[in-house]
Amino acid sequence: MSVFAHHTHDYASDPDAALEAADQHFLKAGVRFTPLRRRVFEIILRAGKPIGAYDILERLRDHGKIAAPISVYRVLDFLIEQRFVHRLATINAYMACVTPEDPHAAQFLICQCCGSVTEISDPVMDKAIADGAKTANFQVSYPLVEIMGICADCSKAGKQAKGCKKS
Amino acid sequence: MSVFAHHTHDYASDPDAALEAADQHFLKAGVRFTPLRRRVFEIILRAGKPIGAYDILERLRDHGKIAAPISVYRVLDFLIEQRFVHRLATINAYMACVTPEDPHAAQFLICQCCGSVTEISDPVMDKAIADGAKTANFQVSYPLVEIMGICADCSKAGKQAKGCKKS
DNA sequence: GGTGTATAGTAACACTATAACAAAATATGC
DNA sequence: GCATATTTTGTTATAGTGTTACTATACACC
Ligand SMILES: [Zn+2]
Ligand SMILES: [Zn+2]
Ligand SMILES: [Zn+2]
Ligand SMILES: [Zn+2]
Repeated sequence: MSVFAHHTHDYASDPDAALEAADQHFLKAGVRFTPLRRRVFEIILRAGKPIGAYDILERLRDHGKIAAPISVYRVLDFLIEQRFVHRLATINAYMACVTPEDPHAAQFLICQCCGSVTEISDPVMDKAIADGAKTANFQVSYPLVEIMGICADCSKAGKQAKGCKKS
Repeated sequence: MSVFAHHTHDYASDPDAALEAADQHFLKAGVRFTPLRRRVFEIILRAGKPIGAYDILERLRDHGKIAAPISVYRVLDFLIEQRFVHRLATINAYMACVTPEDPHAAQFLICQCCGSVTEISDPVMDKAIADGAKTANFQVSYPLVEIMGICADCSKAGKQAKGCKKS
């Protein structure tokens, strides 16, 4: 058995369900899930992979909305704070959390070949970080783990030998 | 006893020694440690904390050198490849490695209060990441661990309550 | 309805990083 | 030494990422 948490509801793979779940969540929580916030979250969900802030901006504009970068960043801040979106510092991109309702530290496996990113939640890593920080008397607020490499698919296909075009 | 590797030669705290060690290393390795590369490395060492690419640029110019951003980034690429410098993706900054001669995966404790960064090398974290990746059939090329939080000094001083000005 | 707060719009700007090509410095083979 | 290939650096322009400051609007609360 894997050490990874497995999720029965992988919202990221079903944008409509994820959106509805978000609607319910914010309604219950008494937090305003405004049209702009909902639209940005939908764009991130439908992207299917990490998406950059300016790509989000572009897609907002495709839908007739006139928007500036700041609008996107403000919404991103909101969604990250609400734990519905993760930021990937390594590639300056944003992706939907697979289990937003469940507070968690996450780790990301970022494929340098196909650009896919897998979110995992490994308690062993969590504990290693917590212990390491404690030894240094360091008070953790956010542990960022982004593991660059080649995903199983690309490794199997031998794509990385052919030049690894990001798609 | 700590799980962390302890370094008898903490080069980062003695820029002159670190520079001389680098001279020796590159001479032995037959790699060109040009004046520009040496100067940039010295700037990073003397900064004492992580420094941005454009701050490096500015300090180069202070010393009469006319330089463009690309020059700095090229040297940074070189120094990172040679493992003498680490890049901190979270804060877009660069810092000298404390043990460049010893190939290692590193983790960074980044204080959001004072901006200090501590490089640690925790084999438990290394193993956790290696195991986690293996479970996912993910071939790791570079594991990035940047832990944001409050350092021991700031925590003790209670600075984080007062607003955490980065110095 | 009036008032305060949260959200979004508008415009300008700051910061981070790279591309393309030319020049100079260095290494290599003769 | 000298010609040649390679590496490093310079020059100029541009792409990509993120923020500041201020205004306007929408919403919550009384
Ligand atoms: Zn998540
Ligand atoms: Zn892949
Ligand atoms: Zn190091
Ligand atoms: Zn601190």
